[in-house]
Amino acid sequence: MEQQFNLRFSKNRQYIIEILESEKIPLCVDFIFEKLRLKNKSVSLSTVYRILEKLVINNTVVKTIFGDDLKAKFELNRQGHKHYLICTECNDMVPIHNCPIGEIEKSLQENTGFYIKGHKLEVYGHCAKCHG
Amino acid sequence: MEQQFNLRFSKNRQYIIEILESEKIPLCVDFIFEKLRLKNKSVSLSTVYRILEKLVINNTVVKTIFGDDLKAKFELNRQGHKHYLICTECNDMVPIHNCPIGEIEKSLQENTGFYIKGHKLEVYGHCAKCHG
DNA sequence: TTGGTTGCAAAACGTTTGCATGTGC
DNA sequence: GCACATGCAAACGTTTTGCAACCAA
Repeated sequence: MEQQFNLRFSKNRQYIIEILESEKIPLCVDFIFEKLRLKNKSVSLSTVYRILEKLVINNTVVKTIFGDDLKAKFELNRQGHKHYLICTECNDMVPIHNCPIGEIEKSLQENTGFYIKGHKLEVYGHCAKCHG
Repeated sequence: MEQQFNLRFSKNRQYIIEILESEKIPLCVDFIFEKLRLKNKSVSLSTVYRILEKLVINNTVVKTIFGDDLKAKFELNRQGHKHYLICTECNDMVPIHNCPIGEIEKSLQENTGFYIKGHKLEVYGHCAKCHG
């Protein structure tokens, strides 16, 4: 499950992991690219994509598409923090800590014959600020 | 909530709705485009996009992006059928009829101050066929 | 030296848009 | 006739890829 190919040390990969660590929510490639530039650690866009791709295969990073956006977001594969409450006005994302799906998976598995490996849950609404 | 703009009769729109009706799962634009072609009802790709866009605004059709795919899928806005069990091997999609999120939304609303409007749930696994 | 890593430019991909033409009402 | 519907080609934004140079081990 770890390291499906050989990785060499790379400063750029370290920088990107640091950015993903410092932010608590999923980030899009643009944001990471810009953040690197602002830190004077510019990395080419294709390299950002390539690094993220490997980290995803590696299981270090999780790639998700939220809503019907057409761009991917990336976050560290931490424990918990897998679901988000998303404000459709300001796009603020708040982690949902309790995951209520585990029990449901069990009954689904029995009813459908599927061997269930995971799930994705997003909840949408207006945050307190935007809900005037 | 209905008909946010004037729609005129259009054969192409009818054909697309028929295809969405006959299939029980979300379809991508390619599939719809190809299906039309095979029925000798060819419609240009941009027209397919434009028709679907209007049907989405109209609330006749729901647009979703599943997993970390980079293309949208469309399905009729039927009652229920909002969640899917997806086989990560063969991409088979099975509707989940019970929606267990309603109750959770209530407590989330209280805890977060969010005014909750909806949610998205997908469950991933291997279907019986693919789970050898 | 070997093979992963990078930058650049170009291509690929899904989607959107401008414009001229066609068509329902 | 007006406004929506359509086809075509071009543009767009995101992501991927080919290639040559670079660098960790």
